[in-house]
Amino acid sequence: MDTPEGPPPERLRMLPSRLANHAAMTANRIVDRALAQAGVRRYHYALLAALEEYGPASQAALGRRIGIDRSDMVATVNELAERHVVERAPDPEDRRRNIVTITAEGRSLLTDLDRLIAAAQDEFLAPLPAADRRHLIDLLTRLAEHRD
Amino acid sequence: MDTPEGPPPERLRMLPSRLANHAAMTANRIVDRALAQAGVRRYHYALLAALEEYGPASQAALGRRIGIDRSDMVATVNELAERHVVERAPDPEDRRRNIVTITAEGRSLLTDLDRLIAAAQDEFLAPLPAADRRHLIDLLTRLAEHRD
DNA sequence: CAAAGAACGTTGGTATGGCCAACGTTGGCG
DNA sequence: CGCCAACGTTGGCCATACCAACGTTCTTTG
Repeated sequence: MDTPEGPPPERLRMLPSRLANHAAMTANRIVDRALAQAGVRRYHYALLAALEEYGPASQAALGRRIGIDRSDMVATVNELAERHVVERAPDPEDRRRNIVTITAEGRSLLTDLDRLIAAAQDEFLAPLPAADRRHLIDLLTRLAEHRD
Repeated sequence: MDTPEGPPPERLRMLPSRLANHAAMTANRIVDRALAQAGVRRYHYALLAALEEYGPASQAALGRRIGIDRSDMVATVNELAERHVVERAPDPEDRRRNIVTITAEGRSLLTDLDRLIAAAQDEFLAPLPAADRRHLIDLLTRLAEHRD
């Protein structure tokens, strides 16, 4: 994109929806760059985190848990399996399912990713002092919860 | 996407970057639905708002102003010109440029869009009491400003 | 003043993310 | 048994965001 030429219109600048988008885009840029240091994308982190927290599960169950489509889950598991951070095995009790399991190597990777993610969050919130960071998180959390 | 099956992993749920994304996605859904009532998308609103605020300008200048690529601007102006809410005319003083001007009909549409957008913002922030809305806007604004 | 470079609008293409449809396989249930 | 649902997989679609190239027109500079 070209370099900006003056500020965006006043009408747009102050819109809460625009502010939320700006924050999200900033956060995504920072988080994606952090995860890229470990060669993964957001889907990979989400999948590893879900496996660590809830244990082995089928692809479909994992997808519902973290909001990934079944079709996209195939590629995500493929990529993680190639790196030997997860294992995909048919479920003997239900041969429709693949049980996905995190490996020791996967847990090690997840530890690294946790650190990268934490640093990214700090970078994202860096412009705000600690008290305001907490307040922002609280407000966004309430916004999210009162929606569902 | 399938219906969720339990909450997302704890690691993810509380991440500021995730909260910002959730807020932005909610806001986009609400705003897009509101604008769709008038048959426009966000690009159209941004372009009309820029024209109203800064007056006629070339496509490239408008694009730099609101962050739209030159190539995407072509389609955006096409669509608005078909609805007769903007006019595209060659610049007599620089025949490389097209000068885009908002029409009376365009100003009328923009007034409607302003109302729709305002209602969408209210809906977006509805879960929060007024004081918290102001606080959230303030925090997000500071986050955006201290970045640039 | 001529030549080189930059800006413009336009076309066409690429990459990405999210989503949907269809299929064969397998399991649940009447 | 017969039907329907869930699963994994493939393949595709659509929207957004970019980028590259081109011919035209202006600007700069040698």
